[in-house]
Amino acid sequence: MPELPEVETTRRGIEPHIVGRRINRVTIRQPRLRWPVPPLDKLLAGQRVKSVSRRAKYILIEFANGTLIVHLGMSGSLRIVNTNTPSRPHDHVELCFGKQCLRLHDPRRFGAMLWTEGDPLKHPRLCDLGPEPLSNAFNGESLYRIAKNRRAPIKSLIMDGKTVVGVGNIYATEALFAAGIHPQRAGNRVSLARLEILVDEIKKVLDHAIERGGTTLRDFVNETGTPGYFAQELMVYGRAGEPCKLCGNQIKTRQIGQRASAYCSVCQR
DNA sequence: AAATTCTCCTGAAGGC
DNA sequence: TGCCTTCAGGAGAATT
Repeated sequence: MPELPEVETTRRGIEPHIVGRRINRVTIRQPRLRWPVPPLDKLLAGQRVKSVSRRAKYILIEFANGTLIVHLGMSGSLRIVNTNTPSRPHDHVELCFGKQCLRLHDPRRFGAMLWTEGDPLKHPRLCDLGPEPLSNAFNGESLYRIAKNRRAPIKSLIMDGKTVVGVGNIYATEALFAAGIHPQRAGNRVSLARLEILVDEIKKVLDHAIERGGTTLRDFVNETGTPGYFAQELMVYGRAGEPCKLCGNQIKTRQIGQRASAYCSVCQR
């Protein structure tokens, strides 16, 4: 599932192929995504892409008359393909620029395409989001200010977009392991010093995955793509029942906030 | 206000 | 081999 590193890698991958280019056709095969897809064929006719940016896991494609906001949900992907490439099932929307198209493929349709004519950062979906995880605005003290008054599990807090954006289940799980913090520990029972370590580990794991994405997802033209992380690098995520790579104890799993959460009860307290 | 539960959807995995 | 059931998962919405 696309987490922030995959979204950033996607943004970097498509940007050079579409910035400055003019749309000559839009095809909507399936308008029923998370929310109905707006009439992009009319909105984008003849429009030129001004920029491709990102906020949280949203990709923002800017035009002179507004901004297309794209979210990949958990099974979505954007690819640059030749116009004559046959569409596959679940290729829901495509923006064509002459001989090339930007295609949204999303089997589970948890993704979204939204349109706004104002400042995209003021859009209802974006205006209440917390800080970017890799920015200085997200630090030990900012996390402490939130966590110190909350009894919810620390894992739920760091996965809450109002605390910090872009930390999905995989990276939350891995960062908590790296920081030695039990995912279910109440927010108000984690010291500032430990939160500083946690923030550090979150940034590290995201940075590393973006770096990976840059090398493994380099080609966005006619490529299937690989995720920004590798199964053999995961310390705990998806390893329930297997031995901890640090202490050998069996990795456990439980539901925290409706999400599978793997952890080592020896290494994480 | 905070915490919890529900919801969308389909591919993959497990059971028999 | 194949059919049927179960379930994960991002994040907004609804509910407690």
